[in-house]
Amino acid sequence: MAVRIEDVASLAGVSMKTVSRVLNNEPNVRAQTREKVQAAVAELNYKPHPSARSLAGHRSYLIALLYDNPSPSYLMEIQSGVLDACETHHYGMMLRPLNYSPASDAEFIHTVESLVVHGRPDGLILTPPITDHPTLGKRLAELNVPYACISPRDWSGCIGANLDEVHAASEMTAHLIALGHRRIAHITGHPDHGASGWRLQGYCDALQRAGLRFDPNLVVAGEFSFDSGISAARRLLDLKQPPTAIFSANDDMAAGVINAACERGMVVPRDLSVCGFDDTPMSHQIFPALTTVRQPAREMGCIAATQLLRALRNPESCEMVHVPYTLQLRKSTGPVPNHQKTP
Amino acid sequence: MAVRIEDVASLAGVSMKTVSRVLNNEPNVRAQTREKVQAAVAELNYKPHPSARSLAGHRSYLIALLYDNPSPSYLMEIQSGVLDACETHHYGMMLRPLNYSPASDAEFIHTVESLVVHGRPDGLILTPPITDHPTLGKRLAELNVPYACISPRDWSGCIGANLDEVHAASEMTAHLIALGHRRIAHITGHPDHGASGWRLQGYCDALQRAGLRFDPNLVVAGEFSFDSGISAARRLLDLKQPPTAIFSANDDMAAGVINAACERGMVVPRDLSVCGFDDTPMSHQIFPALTTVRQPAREMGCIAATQLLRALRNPESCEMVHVPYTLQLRKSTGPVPNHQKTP
DNA sequence: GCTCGGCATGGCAGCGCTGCCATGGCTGAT
DNA sequence: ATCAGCCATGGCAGCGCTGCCATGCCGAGC
Repeated sequence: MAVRIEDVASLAGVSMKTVSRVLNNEPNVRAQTREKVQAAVAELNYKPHPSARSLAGHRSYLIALLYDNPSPSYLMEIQSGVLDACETHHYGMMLRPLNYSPASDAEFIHTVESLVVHGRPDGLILTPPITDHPTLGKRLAELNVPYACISPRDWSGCIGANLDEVHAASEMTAHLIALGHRRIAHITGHPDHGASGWRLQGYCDALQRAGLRFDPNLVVAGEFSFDSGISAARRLLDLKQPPTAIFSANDDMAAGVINAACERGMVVPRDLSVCGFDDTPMSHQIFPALTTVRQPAREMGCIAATQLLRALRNPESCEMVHVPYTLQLRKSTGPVPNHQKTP
Repeated sequence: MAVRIEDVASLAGVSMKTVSRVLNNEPNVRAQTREKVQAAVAELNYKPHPSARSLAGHRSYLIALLYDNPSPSYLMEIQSGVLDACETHHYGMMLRPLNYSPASDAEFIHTVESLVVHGRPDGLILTPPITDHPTLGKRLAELNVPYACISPRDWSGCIGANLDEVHAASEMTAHLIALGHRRIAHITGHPDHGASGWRLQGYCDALQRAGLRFDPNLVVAGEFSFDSGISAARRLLDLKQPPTAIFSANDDMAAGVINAACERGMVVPRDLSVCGFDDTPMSHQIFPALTTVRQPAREMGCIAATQLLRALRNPESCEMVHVPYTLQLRKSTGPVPNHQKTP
């Protein structure tokens, strides 16, 4: 049952050490020898014993995914992507749910430190909002623990994957403007998330580009949750001059907006256009199907993990990779109501 | 940085071996010695090196979670529960996404076998629909690989966690009957899932108990997806005598039903009552909020993992644990429409 | 008193692999 | 011709633990 490196070595007619070199892509092996070894590995269907490798090699061949569950579907996508990358690089993934709070700073840092000491991952993948912790990055650099970030607020000197959320949000807002909307509201996300700022920024950019006045009454604070979307929408719809379109910083809040509109007997998009951000599975299961921005989360997970894994060998060659977003135009946005049209 | 068992031993004034015994809860250590060792462990904040343990102990201290993503939110819950149990037992969890298909039997079994050989998990946790594979259980027993199941179709001789879905479905149907509905439809789930059969069974039971005739036209096959819910609903609403309530075997399909109803200008629950099963996060984000059955998935994951971990030490003491469900009565079900009432 | 069995503890090899160093052959500069 | 320096490969200790066996002690039974 258990094939060992010794068996491969004797089949290939070389030493264990040479097999080890081939397996770890180390240099200084003749091409011909390399092939012989690879053939033997394939023939015996050999896979190195992870624990033995780890014990002798002083690393765990494990990377840890740190998260504070913002949304199960998003996380599942990221996780699948990371898993894909781990698979191809013969690494394992460990999952670390954390309670993120930039407030109880010391405690949070301590939790991460003990995770690093005891779980011994070779590197970390940080997901939002953990990416935006004020001091974690610095501390990890001090501890010499490599890490990659997904959608960090500030990506200078940081590897991983991100997406031009400012442009995406601005394009989404432009879509509403193109439909004739002039009173466009925005519900912001949780202030701890970098995404909240970018999406607001994109909204402002698009207004400015179209020559529309920014109206502070039309920007309401949410916190990414469904309930916060409902209450924000109620406030907006109660305005003397309510908006004709609401761009919500994520899908959950957009669902809240649609809910609040339905409560009042409004029909979306006839009476109100609504759009979100993230393209969660829920977004096309609600009625009407939600116009939103899709980010390729799985791909981002895979890219971040790949960058991290590469950084473990050669820290120089790594970078922050920008991935493209896609506008998903569905049924929740439409032309501005007739009676509301301004010349 | 790295505390080793040797350090603990010398601090406690005993041999490495004795420390090892204490750490692994082995018998034949004096209570006093045990305490001394535990104190030393605590003082040094010692955690054994997983790879070294694994290499010397001939086991991996890892359990594998096998799944074929039915729904990200369900899976995320299960996963969190398993992680909880692993945490308390000092085990690790590895994730194994699989492509389930009872058709390509040999290939599936082979995939699982190579996973067992190469990943070396000490045990497996099977989630639906993998739990219902016709031959996997037998094969695992032959290979002597312990496993626990979550909601298996057939739980004889199997450990893990499940829920009385037949009763839950019957109670849900009874709720509709109590609201005055007489023409109640059911959309079934994917035939590969045990859940589909149970939920249909519960539906039938409730009808019978209420003395209502079972009408085969009111049972339509779905496959748990949103789209299959839409098309099933369309077929039902096209009937000469359409149902006044639709019980869908899961939430995604129920969302499809609501969508199809909205398309036709129907108002839920005024014109049609709809209910689902699973209590996904989406279920209270759609309008109207969905009446559904909540299963404590996280708890089930935790219980299944705990049973498995216990089975690793003592296979005798383990069982299939039944967990309670809860009806979530929300806004999508209501009294039967007036003009439809039958005396 | 002596033996015997069981309990508490210790000693040590070795799990399967990699890091480090040694070795020997070959190339190219002198 | 000589030798420094590099490349391809091998040898072996040892990573941190646990399994197995040895040891010594104590109390019960004869």
